[in-house]
Amino acid sequence: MTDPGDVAVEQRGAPTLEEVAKAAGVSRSTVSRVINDAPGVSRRAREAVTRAIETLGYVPNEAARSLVTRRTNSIALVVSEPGDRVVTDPFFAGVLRGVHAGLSGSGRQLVLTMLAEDDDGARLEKYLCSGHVDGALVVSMHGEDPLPRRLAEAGLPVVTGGRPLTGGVPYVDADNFTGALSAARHLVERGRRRIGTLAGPGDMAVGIDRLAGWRRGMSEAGLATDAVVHSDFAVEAGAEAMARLLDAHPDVDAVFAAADLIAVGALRELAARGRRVPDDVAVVGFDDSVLATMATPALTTVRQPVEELGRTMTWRLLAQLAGEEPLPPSILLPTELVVRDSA
Amino acid sequence: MTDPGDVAVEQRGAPTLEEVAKAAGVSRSTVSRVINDAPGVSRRAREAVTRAIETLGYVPNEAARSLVTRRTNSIALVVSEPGDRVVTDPFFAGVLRGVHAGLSGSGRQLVLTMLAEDDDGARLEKYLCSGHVDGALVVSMHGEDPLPRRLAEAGLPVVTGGRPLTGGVPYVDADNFTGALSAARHLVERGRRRIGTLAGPGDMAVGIDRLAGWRRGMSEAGLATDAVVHSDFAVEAGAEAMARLLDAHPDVDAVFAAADLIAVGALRELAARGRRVPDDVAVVGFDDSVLATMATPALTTVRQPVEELGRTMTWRLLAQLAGEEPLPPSILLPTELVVRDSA
DNA sequence: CTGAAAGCGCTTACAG
DNA sequence: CTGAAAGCGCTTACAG
Repeated sequence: MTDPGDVAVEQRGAPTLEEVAKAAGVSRSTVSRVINDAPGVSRRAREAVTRAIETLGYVPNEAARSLVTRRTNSIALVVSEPGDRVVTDPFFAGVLRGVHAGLSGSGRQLVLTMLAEDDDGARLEKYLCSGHVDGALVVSMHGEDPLPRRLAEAGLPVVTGGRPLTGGVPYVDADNFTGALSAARHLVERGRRRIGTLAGPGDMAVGIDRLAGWRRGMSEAGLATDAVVHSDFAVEAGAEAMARLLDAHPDVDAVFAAADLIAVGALRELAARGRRVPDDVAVVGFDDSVLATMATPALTTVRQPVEELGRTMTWRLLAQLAGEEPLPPSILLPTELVVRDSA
Repeated sequence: MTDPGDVAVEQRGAPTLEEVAKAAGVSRSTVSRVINDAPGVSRRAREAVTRAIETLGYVPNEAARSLVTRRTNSIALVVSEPGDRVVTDPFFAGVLRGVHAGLSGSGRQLVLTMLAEDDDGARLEKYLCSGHVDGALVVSMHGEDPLPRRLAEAGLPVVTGGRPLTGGVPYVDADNFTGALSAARHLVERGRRRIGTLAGPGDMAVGIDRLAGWRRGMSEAGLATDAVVHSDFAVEAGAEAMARLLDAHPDVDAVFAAADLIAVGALRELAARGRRVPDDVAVVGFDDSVLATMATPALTTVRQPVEELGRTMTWRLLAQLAGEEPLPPSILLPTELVVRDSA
């Protein structure tokens, strides 16, 4: 019969360093040195310890080790968003792939933490600050998330995926400004003169930066920047935004959407109104998600290197943990225009 | 200038329980009792401690706590497969959602561990056995993975997602046998008499169980069980397997594929050969993945409750950690036939 | 090259 | 209700 509440079965009788020392006929210090590959151990002693470890099946207790070394050899990937919504997001999947790739070979483990539905982030913050991890990678989808900054202020090394609106934290982001600019320029080059944009939410860095890039593209071509409608990152929202844009500016001959999801919604609305794409209205999206190729017509869009984002975030954090310097406070990853049929 | 190699910035000067005790004018024992909601603390003392904790911004050091309590309040989700391949797998995404949901409110954190490409599992095993986690959920995609059993033998509470071929470990699985049986019966009811199967790999439990279910369906209807071809879980492999099946048994009027991926490949091969689906050959898949609705014709398939799988695994593990009993060694989740156009 | 000793920050009987 | 003391399993100066 199991002792209720006993969660420590695996430790019951697990050999300690002390027992290894006894079995090998040496001191704890020597065993510790062998385990940590420290210099200054005779071959004879090293072999005896190795044999004892083998025989006893000894595995060092990480809690004890961590208590004195102050390091855990794990880092957190923090998804500052209720987890159930995020997991199926291809953006998140790409970042996770990149983080995993970036971590492999570093000897560090990944702790994935997501907000629970009932959590305001306090529990998460406490967990992260209580010494469970050596550093945190924060991917936060929404606006002014206080978490990254609070973690950083608590002294935890943090790197954010995407520019944090609050600032004060090193981040890695896709070059949304330049990406949007290249989309705008592409439309201009194709001879479009009345170009609108379905911008993302105004309280998100991606929304702000992509809008700024579009605006810049318009000004440098001497075009108007008044045809702006904001939209959430969703197909339905994109369709509605497109409707509003057309109502306000019936003469638009091109649209830059701040996300493929929005662009797909726009395509739907344009089709519903009998506007041909790209003949009547050219459409450019952003992300180069799977949606882009599945859309009809196939979407011209700006590719952002999602996996590379995860990989670079990880590199940046590991470099910081290793004390490397100088280290760039922020890193922008290049985007790339992918021309298909819609523009 | 940062001290190279110093990864412990966050601990520098972090207040300890001792300092809280001093500030509150009580002993460490009392502070500990307050933190752990233990009974037997005067209101006066409790308030003083709470205030001190607030003022100092005290967060308990988990390593120290874990060292004495032998619990970490985190559990591992072990993907016993190189991580880069798995992350985008919708099966994995579903399980992760379920695990997250199952964990929420339990106060436990999730540690996601995946095999690195260069890893044979030894490092992973060591990590899991060194006291980083209280228990492990193992999702292993391939054949006779020794990991779950080894972890269990090392005393770590383990629950596997999918029946492990090696046995000896509690698991949660979809009822693949009954699911395949229902697919077979459906084909029989539709009047099919020459029914083949594109079975999964013979060294995977899902392959074995779904083949067994189909076989049972054939025998109870007095039909032949000779039209069997094995296939990997991939579209291309499914197409090839279908070709082999047709070459060997040109008279088949129905096929049960052990996965939607295989079924989609089969559809492609049937189309290439000019066989109409379902008129000439009916097709049933397994999984009810997004592919099923996207296929032409839409795939009749067996739905397995992926998210529920993750949720149930988590429940089973938490129950075990809590010492609840009796606990079923294994749990099968019901599957459901989803009838669409292909059969 | 090796070991005795102190200490990391907690929890937990135990005594009062 | 409260505190002094032991101890969890390691690492790390320090002395030899």
